[in-house]
Amino acid sequence: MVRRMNKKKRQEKLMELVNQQPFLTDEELAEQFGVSVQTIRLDRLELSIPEMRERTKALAEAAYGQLRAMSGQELVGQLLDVELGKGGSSLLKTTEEMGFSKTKVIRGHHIFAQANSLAVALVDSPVVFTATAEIHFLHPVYSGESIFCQAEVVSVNGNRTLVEVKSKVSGREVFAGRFEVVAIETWDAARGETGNPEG
Amino acid sequence: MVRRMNKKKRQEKLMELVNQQPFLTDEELAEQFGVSVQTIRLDRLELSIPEMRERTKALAEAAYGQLRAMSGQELVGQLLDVELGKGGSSLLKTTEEMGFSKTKVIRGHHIFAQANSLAVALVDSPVVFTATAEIHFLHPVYSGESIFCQAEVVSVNGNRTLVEVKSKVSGREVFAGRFEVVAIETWDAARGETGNPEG
DNA sequence: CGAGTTATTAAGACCAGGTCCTAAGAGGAA
DNA sequence: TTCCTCTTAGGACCTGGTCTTAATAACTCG
Repeated sequence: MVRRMNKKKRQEKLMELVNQQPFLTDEELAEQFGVSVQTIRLDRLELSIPEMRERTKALAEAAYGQLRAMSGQELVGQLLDVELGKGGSSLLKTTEEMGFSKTKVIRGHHIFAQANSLAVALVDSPVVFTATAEIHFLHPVYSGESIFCQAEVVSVNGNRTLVEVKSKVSGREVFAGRFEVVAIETWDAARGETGNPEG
Repeated sequence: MVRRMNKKKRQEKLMELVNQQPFLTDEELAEQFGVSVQTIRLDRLELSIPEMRERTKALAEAAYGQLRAMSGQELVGQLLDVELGKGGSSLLKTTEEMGFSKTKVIRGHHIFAQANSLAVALVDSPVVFTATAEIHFLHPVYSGESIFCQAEVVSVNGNRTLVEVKSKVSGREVFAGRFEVVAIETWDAARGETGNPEG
């Protein structure tokens, strides 16, 4: 940033940079563009870019809210027997609305959602999401039937947990899957590493 | 919080509350527990809970980094023809490593990943993720075959984009899916609504 | 060229939400 | 009662701003 940019160009670049690196302070931005902190602040005002801490908060809230909402709405089926980090099961009683009106076959989405919901529930963290999934729909399920879903934690690698899931209807396997669940690290986890002040 | 809690109990509750609501200030926490701000700060120090702004930043960075990493690693296949908000296609040349060693059948995970990758690529936002997916594996794919994947944006509802995806090998449909892609809102989007200072 | 306008810079008061330090008061146990 | 722990209060200082005033530099136009 040796040469001076005109205002319009600088503001375009500023918007790009802040989108890519939302955690930069005004001082850091000023250094990047070779202008004063005050100029950056005027630019931000004109472009309606919030301050660093507001940006951070907006991102955190959006991410936290979305992921929580996602986790919340992914709670499909009744959890029966959950042992964090090991395994568990859940039961989903299917209804007419879950199926195609003509064939009564349950939409795969619901079967997937139950399995995913259970997989996610096995990970002990407030904020988690499914990164990848390997899925096999083996037999159709008809509305009115109950899906019994079992999951087992296969491996844990850092903040990634691999969970194998099998869904059955009357003992017959209708779905099998493998979910990789990612936990977003929080300070709770960090506490575990720095030792427990009491106990 | 009318009655006073002993220190141990209060610290347990504090940890829980901060995990559930990471954006509360020390003052707000002090009000919740009926103690002084200073006491909350001492508690936080003992429990190694960072201050509100640090917590926010940690969440934002973790979420931002994880989601970006996830989006990055979900780029499977070569994007051929992407029109943001409308549709596009991609090509995945399968290899031996993607399949089961005995049958040469490609693992569903890779097919899913290509489709998901393309769906996500159609949404114009730096931070996106797939909230839900409805998936149908129709025919096996064998290693060495090339998967041609096409996607089309069906509808947009706020920050949620519904994308339909079809994958083919030599003209035969091998996979079909419906992905709901969620975009995490940023201030860039907010600028679009507040008007452009310079046209 | 000069006048007017825009852009940039600087300085200061004040804010929010802390960290760090010192010290006094309250409460409980031996 | 003494001793210890916990709680509270106050102050200095920090970071990263917002808001205001004002001076200077650069640019545009007649």
